[in-house]
Parts: sequence; structure tokens; C-alpha cells
Amino acid sequence: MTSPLLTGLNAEQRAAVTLPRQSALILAGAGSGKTRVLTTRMAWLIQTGQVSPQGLLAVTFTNKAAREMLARLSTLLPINTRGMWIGTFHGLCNRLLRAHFREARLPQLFQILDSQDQLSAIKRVMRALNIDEERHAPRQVQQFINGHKEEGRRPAAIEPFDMHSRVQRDIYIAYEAQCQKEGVVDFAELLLRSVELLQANESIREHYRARFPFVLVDEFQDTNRLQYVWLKLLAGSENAVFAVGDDDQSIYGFRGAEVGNMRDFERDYGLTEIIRLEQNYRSFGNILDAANALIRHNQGRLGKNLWTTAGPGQPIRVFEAGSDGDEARFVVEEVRALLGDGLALSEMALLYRSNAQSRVLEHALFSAGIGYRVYGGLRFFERMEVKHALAYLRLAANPDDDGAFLRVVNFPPRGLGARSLETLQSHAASAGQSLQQAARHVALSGKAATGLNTFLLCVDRLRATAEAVPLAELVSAMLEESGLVQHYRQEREGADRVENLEELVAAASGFENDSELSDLAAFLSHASLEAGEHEAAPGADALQLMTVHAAKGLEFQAVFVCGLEEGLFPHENALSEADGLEEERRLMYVAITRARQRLYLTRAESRMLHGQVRYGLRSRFIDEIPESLCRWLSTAQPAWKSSDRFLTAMPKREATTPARSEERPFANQPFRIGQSVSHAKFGAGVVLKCEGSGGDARVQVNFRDAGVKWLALGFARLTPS
DNA sequence: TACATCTTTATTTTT
DNA sequence: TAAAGATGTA
Repeated sequence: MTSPLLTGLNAEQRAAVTLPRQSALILAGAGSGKTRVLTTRMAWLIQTGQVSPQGLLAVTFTNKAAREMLARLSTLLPINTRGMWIGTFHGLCNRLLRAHFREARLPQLFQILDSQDQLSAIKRVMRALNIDEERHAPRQVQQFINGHKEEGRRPAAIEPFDMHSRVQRDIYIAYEAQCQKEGVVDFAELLLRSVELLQANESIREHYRARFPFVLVDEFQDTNRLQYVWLKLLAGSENAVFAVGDDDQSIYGFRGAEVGNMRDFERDYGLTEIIRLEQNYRSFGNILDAANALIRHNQGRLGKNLWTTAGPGQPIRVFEAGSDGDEARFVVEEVRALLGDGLALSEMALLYRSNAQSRVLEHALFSAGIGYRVYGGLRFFERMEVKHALAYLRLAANPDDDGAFLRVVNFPPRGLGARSLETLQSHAASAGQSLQQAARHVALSGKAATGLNTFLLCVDRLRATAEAVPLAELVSAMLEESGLVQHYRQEREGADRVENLEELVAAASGFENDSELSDLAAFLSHASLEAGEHEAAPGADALQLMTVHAAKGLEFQAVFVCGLEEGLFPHENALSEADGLEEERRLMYVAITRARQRLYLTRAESRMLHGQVRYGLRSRFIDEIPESLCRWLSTAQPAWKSSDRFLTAMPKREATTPARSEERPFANQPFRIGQSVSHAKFGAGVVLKCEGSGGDARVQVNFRDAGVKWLALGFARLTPS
């Protein structure tokens, strides 16, 4: 008798779901039913009595993924998922550290710094140490600190190799001390503290190992070193780790993700086999063939080939536009055509490598009256006014939080200038107190400015209110007491901000606290750990615009991948990084595999970038896709045929055929700007500039591999390509 | 403190 | 180009 849980699963999925109690690596291709396998596995383990819901630990990277897992699990089984350990690495670490705050040497109400908060904390440390921000960019320092933390290194374990790294290490030391004193932890610290807690404390470690016989990990290819160490501490040899991932979709290496963890996992847990989920339920064959062909250019893969029973479907449409504007207009035309075919706007996506590309696309869409939605940008809890409001709440919860103090002590303005804060800071430093303590000291002596007194009274009232009323009421009171709402009401463009502040009250009243903490403390954790949706404006049917990174995990009926030019995608910066090109290729792989029915690949011969026109070569990624899967559409035809230019299938060669003579600076010159050329030594390139004529003619060429060079046409053997 | 003007810089960013 | 950050002026 088979469980209804297993119906509809293919053989590999079923094998994965019903694995006995052992560690396993599931290599899950794009669109292969990864989440289904993960959630069904959990349901299966519970239903077959192998574990109780409390004995499962499932970890994801995003809150969204965690929520989805939870939601799908409860549709599979009628269980109460409350209290289950399903969450993000950071969320679960937060839980762990709250439960063992003493052993972790943290105050019970420690606050969590998001990246913004961390950066300003680092700047504060640097100012205190009198370190020049010109010589040591705070952002670099932030990367230095996070990089080391993610490798599990405290300052003592760092060997400085020059002055620069020595200074950075010193900042790291002072930053740690400051965080400890203020009772705050950054994202990486959540992980590192948890790891150290588990390492140092055998009884705690054994407690969790006994509690969670089954550990499941989503998007395993995105784990960094520290997260893997964390996993190994929670799951010893007796525990069964079910890790699901896809090395071909590893696109966060630049943030410290370590694909090598997959190989290490195989070795460390003595895995004998990998289960591959290769049947794809999302895309038509041509799209999958393109993805497979592309990714085969990468070395050292675990190896995987996507297939489908859906048939080949439509060819992949490739379009080479003259300019970024033309590219955008082509997209508009095609979107209109797809709308005519009955596709909803929200079923179509425009993907690009970098956010700056959205501008031209948006402009064209706006002119055409096509509704669109851009992902990215600030999220709810990252907005300035919301951060200000949260700072008041943080001060009510934790009087030592100097970051919060500095953020709002003079906001709304209370006449406290830089000099009064400076004296306050030196008072605090010499007395070893927090700013709030020092401020109270000054206030008691009667020498404080009225603004400071007002502020301290406000914080006092908030602290008292926090104990007495429900969270939403506290937030509402805070908005009034602090003067934030009043301040933004007066401001000319403050209406949105007021609205966001009111939204914060709504968020507080809808907040469900499933922790042991007070509502306020839990809400503050929530605000740091879950910054909210990226620019959520749901409801309306709109075309989806986002970076390829943001598209990971999503799918659309039609996908446009725009800006497929050398230097942009693959990005030029990536070429100089170790594994950079391969990561770019994986990114392209992710982009392609988002499409269900229709895939468009577009590029522009010229593009406005940093205020300058740039000429890029066609991306190598286009060339890595077999021509037999593609249909080339081209604009590079005589103008009189332009009425049907989008419908004409063109062979590849003709697509780049140059061009009208008026584009040439000199009529007798053999090369024009933007033309693709090849050179015996330097290889493929594109013409940037033409100068002179006849025997003196020179051209500047941007070579794919050799960079920008001037060539004298009298000598150089340059041929059109 | 607020506003204007200048300089600088420009991938991607789950938490 | 155009946005953010730093510096200068009323």
C-alpha cells in the first residue's frame, strides 16, 4: 500500500522522499520539483512515524522559502506547525541564541543589526579610532569583517599581511567590543555566536542533536563555510541530513557561498550516492536544451542534464538591436504580441544583469502604456522613517543601543548639534557608559539642553508604555511621542513616509509572536531578520522587471533576457575574479531556466553606460547556445523592410551585417563604430573609434580578451567578422 | 541646520 | 547619466 503522499512523484523524487534514515544529497535541477520533494519528505517522515514534527529541523535562506515550506507542509498533513524549527539560518540562530543567551554571553534582549546598521556602527568605530575613511573605506571594512566571520575567524585568528589589513583587524577588534557593549549582533555574528555556542557547550550540542534526528537544508549550494560548520555541529554522524541543492544554480559565490560544500558534504557524511532530479516540469525542450548546452561549458560540475516530456516547444528568439533604446522597443512590441496571444502581463518577465538596465526598459514600457513592476530597491523595514521609528522602539527595549540613540536623539530635530553630541560621546567614553546613561547623568546635573531632556523623557515614557500596553498601541504611541508623524506631516513630500509609519502600526497589530520573548523584542528581531517584500505592489497585472539574481526560484511563461553583451553579461568585473566567468554562466543558466514557454535573448550593439555610449560584442553566452534551437530576429536590415522586421527569420551572419553608410565617419573607411572585427593576435573585438583616412587611418578596438587598443589600419590585419 | 553645489562612482545582495 | 555622498554657504 502506498501513501497518497507519494502519488504523482517520479521515481527519483519518490526515492528521495522515502530514503531511510541516512544523510543524502539531492541534486535538484531547476524546475524539478525541489520544494515538493522537500516538503513531502518532511510529511513522509512524520506520517510514517519516524519523527514527530518537533524532531524536524528545516533550514532555508529566505523567509519566503521558509514560509512556503511551512504552508505546503500543512496542506500535506493536518498538523500544527507552530513551534516547528523551520526557518532561515539566521532566524534559527536567533532562536538558539535567545534560548541560551547567557551561555552565548549576550543580553536577553540583544538587538540585531541589519547591513545598514552594521555599516554605521563600523563608521562610528572608525571615528572613535580616528581612522581616515578615505584610506580605509567603511564598506571594505564591513566586507573584511563579514568575510572573516563567515570563515569563522575572530580577530585573534587573523594574520595581518600589511598595514591595511592590520588597521582593518584593529577596527574588527574595536567593532566587536562596541557591539558587545551595546548588546547588538550583526547577521554574521548570529551564525558565528551560534557556532561558538555549540562548539563550547557539549550539553547544548547534544541536546539539539538528540532533538533533531532529521535535518533538511534547502539551496545547499548557497551555504557559506560558517553555515556548513553550523550544520555539522547540529547534525552529528547520528543525524540524517537531507541536503537539496543545485551546483549549477550557485550564483552567490561573491557573497561567500561555497559550492564546494556539496563535495565536502559527500565526503564528510560518507555519502554513497547522489540522487539527481533531472526531469523538469517547467520548460519546453528547446529551453532546456539551451540551458544544458550552455552550462556544459563549465568545469567541475557534479553533472546533470535536464529533460522533459513536454516536447521542444517554440524556438528561442534572439534579437540584436542597434541600441539599448531599440532593444527596449523590440521588447515592447513582443510584449504586445504576447498580450495579443492571451498571455497575462504578470506571466512575463524582463531579466537583466544589473539594475541600471531597467531605466531604458521602463522608459519604453511607460511610453507604451504597459504596466510594469520593478523588483529591488528599498524594502519596508529598510526605509529611513521606519528605521527611525524602530530606533525609538529599540531604545525602549535596550538602553545601551548607542546606534539607535544617535539615530534619533536629534530626529525630529531638537536643536542638538554635532558639538553637544561630541561632548556627550566623550562623557560616555570616559565613564564607560552608554550614551543614554551619560545623557541621563548630564540631565541630572541640570546642565543638559532642553532638547536632550525632551528626548530622554520620551524614551522613559516609551519604556513605561511598553510594559503596559499591547505592541500596536506602543508603536502608535511612539509615533506621537517621538514627534515623527508630526514631523513628516509638515514635510512637503512626507505623505508617503507618514503612510509607511501608519503601515508600521498595522504590521505591529498583525504581528504574531511565536517566541518566548516579549512582543516588542520579537517584533524588533522580526524587523531586522525580515526586511519585508521588495517593493510589493501586488494586485495589478504587471510585467515583472528584475535582475537575474532576483529571479532565482521564480518562473514565467515568457522571459526576456536583456543586455546580452560582453562586459555586461558576462559582467566585465567577473572576468578578473576566480570562478567569475563560470558564476556568470550559472547566472545565465538561472535566467534561461525561468522560462516556461517562450524565451527571448536580446542584446544591443550600443548602449548608454555611465553617461557614455559603449559598444559591446555579442555575449559569448548567446554563442554557446546551439543555433538549431534559435530563431534569429533582426533589425539590421534596410529601413524599407522595417514593417516586418520583427517577423523575419534571419541567419546569424546577416544579423550583424553592417549598416548604413551615414554611420561611418568617413565614407572610404572600411570600419564603422560598433562593428565586430577580428584580429589575428587579439581575437574578437568591436570598433570604438575611427580616426584619419587612407594610409593614416586608425581605429580603436575593444577586444574581448585583450582590452582596448589603437590599431593603425596600414599595419594591423583587421578583418570584419 | 538647511540647502546648494561639488565630486565621485557605477554588478549581483537570500540574512 | 544620475544618484549618493561630501563639502560649502546662508
